[in-house]
Amino acid sequence: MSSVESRGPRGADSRGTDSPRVNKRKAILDAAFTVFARRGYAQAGVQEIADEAGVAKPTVYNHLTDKETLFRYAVEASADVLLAELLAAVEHLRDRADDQDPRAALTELAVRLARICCGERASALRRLTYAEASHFTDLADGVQERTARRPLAALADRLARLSLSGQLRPCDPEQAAGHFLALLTGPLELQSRRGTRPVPDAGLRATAEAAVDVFLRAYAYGGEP
Amino acid sequence: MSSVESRGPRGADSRGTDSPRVNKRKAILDAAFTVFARRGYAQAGVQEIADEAGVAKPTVYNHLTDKETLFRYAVEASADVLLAELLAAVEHLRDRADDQDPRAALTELAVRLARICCGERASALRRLTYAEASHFTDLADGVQERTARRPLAALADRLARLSLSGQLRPCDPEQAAGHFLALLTGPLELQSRRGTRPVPDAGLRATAEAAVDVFLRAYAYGGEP
Amino acid sequence: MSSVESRGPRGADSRGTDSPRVNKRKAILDAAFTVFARRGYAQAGVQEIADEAGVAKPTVYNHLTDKETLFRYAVEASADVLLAELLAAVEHLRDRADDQDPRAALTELAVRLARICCGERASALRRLTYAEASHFTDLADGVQERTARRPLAALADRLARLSLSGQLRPCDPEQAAGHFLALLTGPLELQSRRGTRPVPDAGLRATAEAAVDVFLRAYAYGGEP
Amino acid sequence: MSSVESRGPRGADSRGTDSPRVNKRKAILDAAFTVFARRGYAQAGVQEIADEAGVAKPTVYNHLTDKETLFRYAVEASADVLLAELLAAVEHLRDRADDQDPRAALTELAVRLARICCGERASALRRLTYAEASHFTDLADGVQERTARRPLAALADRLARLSLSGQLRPCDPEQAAGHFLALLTGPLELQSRRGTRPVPDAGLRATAEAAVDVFLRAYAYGGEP
DNA sequence: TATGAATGAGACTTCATTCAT
DNA sequence: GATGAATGAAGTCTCATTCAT
Repeated sequence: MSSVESRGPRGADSRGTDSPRVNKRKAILDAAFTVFARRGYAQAGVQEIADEAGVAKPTVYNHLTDKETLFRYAVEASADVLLAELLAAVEHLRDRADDQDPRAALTELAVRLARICCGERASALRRLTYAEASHFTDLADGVQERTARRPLAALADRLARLSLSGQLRPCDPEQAAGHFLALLTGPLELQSRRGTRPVPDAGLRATAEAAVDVFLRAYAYGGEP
Repeated sequence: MSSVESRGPRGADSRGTDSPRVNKRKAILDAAFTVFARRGYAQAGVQEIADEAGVAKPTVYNHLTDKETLFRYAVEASADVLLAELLAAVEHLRDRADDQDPRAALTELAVRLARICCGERASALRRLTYAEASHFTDLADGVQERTARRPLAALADRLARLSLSGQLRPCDPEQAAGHFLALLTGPLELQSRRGTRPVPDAGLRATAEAAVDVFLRAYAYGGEP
Repeated sequence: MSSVESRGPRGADSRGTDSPRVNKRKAILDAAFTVFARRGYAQAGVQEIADEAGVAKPTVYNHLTDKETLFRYAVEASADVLLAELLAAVEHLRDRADDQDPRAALTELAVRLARICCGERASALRRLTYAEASHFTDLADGVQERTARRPLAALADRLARLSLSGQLRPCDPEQAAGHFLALLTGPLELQSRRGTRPVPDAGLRATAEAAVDVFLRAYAYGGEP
Repeated sequence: MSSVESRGPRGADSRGTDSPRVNKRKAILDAAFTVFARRGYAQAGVQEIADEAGVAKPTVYNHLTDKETLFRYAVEASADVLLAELLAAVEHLRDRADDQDPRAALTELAVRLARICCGERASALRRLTYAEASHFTDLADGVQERTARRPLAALADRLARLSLSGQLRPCDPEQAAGHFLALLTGPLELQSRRGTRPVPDAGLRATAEAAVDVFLRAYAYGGEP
């Protein structure tokens, strides 16, 4: 879970961008996300976070003023990572823009997305932001922006190209993207019981294929077989 | 806000069995759901619940042992109500089983469902169960059962009939129902910002129509226009 | 130090004015004053106060919202007691209004006042209000009102009578009272090292007599011997 | 507010040769006094003192071991300054030793003293030492020595001269000095509300004149008009 | 039965103080 | 010598829960 390579205090780091200060901050944010994910916002104790990060409690407060601040930054950092993963997955579509039949490419995309959405991070993020949606409205909005709206927009771009190139029928690309993602993630939430259970790779693939199948029936030209 | 049909104090209900004891219990559960929905599980105080219910704190403990128990019963009661509403909406389909074209009926269903899903109760329930999914696994499962799986199964029944009667192509009705619901609720979550913002009736209807349109393109016979 | 007769919980009290609730509150306020006097405002811990009062920490918070509130009420209660003592001492002068020579009466008064001013309560109150004069301005003002201004006014009344009856020369009675008290308490502060050391009864009496002597030399008619 | 000539620990530097080391120490002590005066001992933070002095926190610890040590030195330095001011005021009397009537000289002295006693430094010092009288007994004693006993002794010297030269009646000069100061400062404490409010110059002068008047009535030969 | 009052445990936060640079 | 960063200890306050009426 904890992802940051916290080299010792004065760490001579490989790529040179991290100061030890920044490293410790990242370690704390990572630990915080882990603990918040485990317990929820209110039940998580700052002590537990400090322990998880391997620092003393006041150190946490030195780097991040508040429990609230801690939460915000931890969640946002995680959302950023997720956003990057999602965008990367969508970008793969670009490389396969000239396949004659988009089914294979879309299926690959769907599987990638499914894996991300069922992952630890995405599940935790979903739980946390649903939970605190009313108290941290802006935060929840920001996360939805990064984990849903922007990936959706990126996908819409790709679909618009497919539409232009005649591989999909003319349509509102935003809406199409929304439907694509809904067809994929909706059933996944059911299978994973809201991220509570792991989804076996087979089920994941089956869901992805079914989603793509319906999507293409609705959005491909003649209404495919 | 107050939801569970709290008939007046000594309420003359259909079958007439309510003792004042039972009434007070309902009042407490209602208050509990309201407060939990407002604050989340951990942030909700038993005192606040007692105040909302108009009783003293120990009275709450007299009726429901624990804060945890209180939560479970409150959530389950609310899930039961939601289940009833959802099933009722699905049942309406039955009455229109012999329309030649299912579009109108499905659209009506979609709109009904959308209204329910965007309502206070459904949003609150979603927030609460996502939040506590890891701590109250069984509870979360039970809620998903009632707010998703069973309505889905009921819808699958209807779709199966439509398929048999030739209004839909042959398909796995469970899967079709899953897709139908996903196409509807996925975009709604985006619009309502996870239930944080109200969705205007127009947007709600547009979303429903788009969902039905895609659904029919994919599941109707020839691939409709 | 602790003065409240905390009869058991349901205590059937002699004079009937105290509810058990009120009793516990008094016990807490007494304990608070004791501890604040011992440690000062900031160094005093609520835990220590609770222990001194023989209750649990939250009970303290149940009765008195804050540490600050606790402080205010404790100090004010103590100031009230002190005010009563001081006024009582001044009232004694009334009974001796027709002595021909006021020296004896004034000396008795001076001794009484000196005893009070050197007592535990007065010293503690002086320390506490000096210390927090800048943070609790209003409180400090209220205390000065009760421990200085009002006793001074009462004394001024008495002196005005003496002046009218020809035992003192015509003068501004407020100013005379101020001088009387200053002549008494100024030297006492020096002797008691700001209330840090006990003042033996002899020194106390000597100081009182010297104060009265100077006072009469300045305020009696012919300038006494 | 600014500085105290506390030459460094061992510093017997004859005149003005402050090393930078000594300068920084002075800056810190000054800042400390300012902050302690503002907040009180316990509420004052070492960080705030460091900020006020324009140095980093560890630097404070480098120069002055402890918060306690810091307090002691800061307070003592300030008391030294005050002592010097008070003694200087008293010394002025010497120059007017041969006035026939001491009233003018004493009044001038009283006004000078009143100004000092109502000043920032004196008020702060009074608050701080009253507050911590029980915890820093020795410190409080030292301060009283410098701000009360020694000025009083110096004044007693002067009064003894006046007595010898027949301008005052025979008396115990220490006691007379005590009464003089009490008549002056007692009423001032009332007017300034324990140093909380500024005293206008007129009130200050009136108080001084009243004090001298009473003093002379009591201590001058025939009992003046 | 319903309640006012009491409590034990634990949460967040701050501060004086010390390393390592 | 001066500083940024880290820490152990402690403090205020809140909360779920239980007596005694």
